[in-house]
Amino acid sequence: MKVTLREVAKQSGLSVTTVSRALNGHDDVAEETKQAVQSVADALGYVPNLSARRLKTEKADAIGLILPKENLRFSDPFFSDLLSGMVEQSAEYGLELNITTSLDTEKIEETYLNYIRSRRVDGFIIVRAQHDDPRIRMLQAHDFPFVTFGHEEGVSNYPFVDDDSKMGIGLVIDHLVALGHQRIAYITEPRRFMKAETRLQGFLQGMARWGLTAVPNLIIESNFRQRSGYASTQELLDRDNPPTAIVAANDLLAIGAINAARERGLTVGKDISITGFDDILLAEYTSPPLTTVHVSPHQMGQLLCQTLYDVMNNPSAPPPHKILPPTLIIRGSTGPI
Amino acid sequence: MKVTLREVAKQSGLSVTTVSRALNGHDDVAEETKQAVQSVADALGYVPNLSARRLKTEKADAIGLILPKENLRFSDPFFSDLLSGMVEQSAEYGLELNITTSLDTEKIEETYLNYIRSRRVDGFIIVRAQHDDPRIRMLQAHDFPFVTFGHEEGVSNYPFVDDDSKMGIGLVIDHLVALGHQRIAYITEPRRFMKAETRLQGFLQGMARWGLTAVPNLIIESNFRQRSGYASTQELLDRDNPPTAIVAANDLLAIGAINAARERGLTVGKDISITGFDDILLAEYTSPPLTTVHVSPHQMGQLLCQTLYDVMNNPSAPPPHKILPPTLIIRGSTGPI
DNA sequence: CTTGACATCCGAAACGTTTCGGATTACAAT
DNA sequence: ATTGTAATCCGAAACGTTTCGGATGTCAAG
Repeated sequence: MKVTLREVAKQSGLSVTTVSRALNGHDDVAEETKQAVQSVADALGYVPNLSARRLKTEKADAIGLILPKENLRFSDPFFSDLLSGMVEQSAEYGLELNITTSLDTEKIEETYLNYIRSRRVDGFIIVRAQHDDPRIRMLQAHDFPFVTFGHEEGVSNYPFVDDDSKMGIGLVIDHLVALGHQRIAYITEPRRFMKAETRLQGFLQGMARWGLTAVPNLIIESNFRQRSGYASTQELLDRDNPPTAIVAANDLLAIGAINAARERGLTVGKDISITGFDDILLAEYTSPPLTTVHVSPHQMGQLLCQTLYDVMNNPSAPPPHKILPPTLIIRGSTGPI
Repeated sequence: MKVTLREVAKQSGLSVTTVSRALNGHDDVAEETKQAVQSVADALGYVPNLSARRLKTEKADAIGLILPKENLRFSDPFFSDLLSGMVEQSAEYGLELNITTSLDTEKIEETYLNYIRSRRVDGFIIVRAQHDDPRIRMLQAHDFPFVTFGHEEGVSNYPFVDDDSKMGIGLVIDHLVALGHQRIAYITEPRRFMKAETRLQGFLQGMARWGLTAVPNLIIESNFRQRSGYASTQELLDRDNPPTAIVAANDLLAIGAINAARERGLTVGKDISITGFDDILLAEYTSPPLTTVHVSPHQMGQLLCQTLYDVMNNPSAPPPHKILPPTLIIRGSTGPI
């Protein structure tokens, strides 16, 4: 039932060596022999045993995605799209994508190390990269290929892919300022995450560009989820001098914000403006629909995979950096003051 | 740099055989030897080379998830959660989860066959199972372990996991009937998909239970996405005798339906009732919030993985079937007639 | 007729495991 | 003293591939 190289060799009256070289397209085998071998292989339904090949070539032709267990549980609408991009692109390259989670949250690096040592994969995609991320330090120390989603300003000694969040938030600020807003609040994701910090910096710089002061107590750090955006917004609206606009670092936070505002009897888009970031599917269907920044997670996923591929094939090249520009999507949640 | 079994053997003054058996916990090696070996292995950072092990044992300790390319592109909010369950559970079992897509839509079975022959995985999870699915036929013909998400009534010769959609839709009908609705329309997903057909049957049986007739031209087949629900609802509302309630086979369709109804000036939850299925994150945040059926995709994902694991470890047992009961979530999109 | 160059092929080793079938020792039972 | 048993250990083969270092044959050039 199982058909190996030896079987193909026997059937075609050639040696295993020649059959192997024929199927792999080496040039020291005659063209007609190649074809003969190929047709025997096809007829027998020969497919190389991956483990044997990997053992010999010391390449896994696979990339790993290790997800922290805590973000596993809740469904990140952005993530499924990001993943689809990775899946598509890795299939394109003939790379296996294997996804797992670290069972013990404490031992994430150990999981990575295990993957490296067992030679399961030959590269990693790192999501939710954090400031001074131990995973990055570890992989760099082992000279193991990887690419991160997200980056830190001024740090360029590893490969990354990111959306241009700073620009995105800048567009939001420009839009709000054009509508007459001045007291603008900002709800940030936990600042230890690279992407959160980048967006926050985008906010600060955007405000500065218009000569506006970013009031410290109108900047509030929260979680990733809508519940957290809800709570933060309540806090903001309780301030003595509440904001006329709230910029949220992602769409889920913005949705929580909208709910909090509506609960207070405010008409979003009129009494207060609220914006998001990511343009998840949901954004179009909230009420009012959310003004937000559109990025293409699918494309990001592809790009992550492509970049990792390049790194794996040319480890000594300077680390590539890819930053995609987003676009502003204006919907009903913002309006003139 | 690379540390193999031989290295551990040398360091501990034992044979490769013994070291292997010690680390794998066989009982023909002395307890103290085991510990000695283990500590040498730990000290050296030994991790078995997976390819070598796989080659020898003829097991991949991996499961495959091959996604049709066409559902890859759009972000299915349900899917990311389903996946998280699989990731978690497969990690728990020490199984590698590898995800790919068939590049050529025509050749899906070929992709499966390749995976089988290259011994990449030792089982598959099949999503979006269809009526008379060629993938199922193929895998059965090869006696290769798999489990499907979704099932067909009366077919029980393969393992599956499903939510009890029939019951779910039944709950919806009961709810609507209690509110006084009689002319109830149904928007189905493409009927070739098992899950779509099950839900449609749930609708028909639910109606019959109350002695109501399911009017044929109030049953309309659409796609999976909100745009399609939107169009279908327009059609339904154009009928001579339009429905007072619309049951959609999933939440995205329901969201499209809500939009179409609102566009006609109807107040959803008052002039017309609309329900969904799945209880995706979005459902809580539409306006009005969506009455829908809650299932737990994460749990489904886990269950799929568990079931496959059982099948792989006991291929000759009768195929297991797991059906999880859902619950009705009543929100604002439904109201008395 | 020799030589060299080229095209084409192949034997054997190696990658790192697991496992079959013993080998060795210690010791109790005969 | 012999045998049997149990507890430990180990040598060597095998899994299926790739590749190094040739081997063989052909043929044109000298």
